Amino acid sequence: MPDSPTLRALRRHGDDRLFLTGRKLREGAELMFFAYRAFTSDPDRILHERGYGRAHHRALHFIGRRPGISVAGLLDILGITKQSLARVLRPLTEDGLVDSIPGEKDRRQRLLTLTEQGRAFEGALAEAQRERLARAFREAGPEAVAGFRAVTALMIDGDARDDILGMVYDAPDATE
Amino acid sequence: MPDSPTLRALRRHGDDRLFLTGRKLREGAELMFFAYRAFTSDPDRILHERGYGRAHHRALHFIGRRPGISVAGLLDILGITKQSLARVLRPLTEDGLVDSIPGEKDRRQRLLTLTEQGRAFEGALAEAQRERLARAFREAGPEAVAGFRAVTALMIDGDARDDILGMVYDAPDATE
DNA sequence: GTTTTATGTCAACAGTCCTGACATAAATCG
DNA sequence: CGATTTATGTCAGGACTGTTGACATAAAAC
Repeated sequence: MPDSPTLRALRRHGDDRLFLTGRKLREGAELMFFAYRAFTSDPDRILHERGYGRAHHRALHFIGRRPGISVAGLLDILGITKQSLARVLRPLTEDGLVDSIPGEKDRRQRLLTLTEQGRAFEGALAEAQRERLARAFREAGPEAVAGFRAVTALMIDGDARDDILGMVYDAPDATE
Repeated sequence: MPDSPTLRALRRHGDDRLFLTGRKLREGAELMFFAYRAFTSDPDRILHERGYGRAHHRALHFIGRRPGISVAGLLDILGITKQSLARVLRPLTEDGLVDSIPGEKDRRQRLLTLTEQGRAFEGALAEAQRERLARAFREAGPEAVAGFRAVTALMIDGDARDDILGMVYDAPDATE
């Protein structure tokens, strides 16, 4: 009997046909919950010491990643209201971590950047988070990391996916 | 020149040696952020309609998963204070979604279960979340799912990992 | 019989998000 | 130029989730 594509696929994947069972999906959901909680725990500690919360981290992260981003641009990424962002941005600005300058073309815009101090703090937060991620990536290996990236990317809504992935992958990275 | 294991690995993995660069780690962190936001968005909508929040979902989920769990056991899993849990559990009990009976051995304990109505509601929430997860799993394929599971599991603290993974993988599953 | 344990509850506060309403300055349109 | 739209700010109020601290009760354990 010839080797059918189905047979070959089965041999290759083992019992992988079961990867869509209710059980696996429930396990996947629980892994998301526990992994995300662990993922945020390290920076959360540092933030709390300085009187900030997770929202401040997100703002610092995306401003650091896209220096000169407008308030509207940041709102778009974060998916929150301007009132919520304002409450986060005000202390960060007052504490000298974030700087805003009027746009050249459009002087209504406030283009946001991190100050030297802001870069240092954001770096410390990123470092804490990266250690955990690096450990997980290293121990899981490159193929697992590729799988992780594929699955997480596909979890994002189809509509927004291209925009988000474009931002995740295409922006400049000063560290390299 | 013979095909060295390294060469074969490189051909297979492409530039996978770079999977631990700062850039990849930052991308991984952003994927976690966006994926988790998407991951919670579907049940969040349903919960909001009924006047509940994400915390109610988590309680319903883990009670449904471990029927007869004690309050202390649930607190352990959720990692919150009893006051926080009480605020979530009270409306769920009043609304007839959660039932609690005194433990047989230890009558101080309140062993929590879902009522018929609670199971129905939890099922609806799970269904909404599972659809997204199933789509991502299906489109990414079994190998990617294995990688996703490995990476997320390894993100959990070493101390708590065994306990958590034991719970994620070993508990009974009524749906199968 | 005293102490510990499992749980409940009241109070106060912090952080993050929301909606609604109104204000200002700059760009843009007609 | 005047009217409108856009980018942003801000005040007010409310909801959800988490915290700490303090105190209460009933049952188990020593």
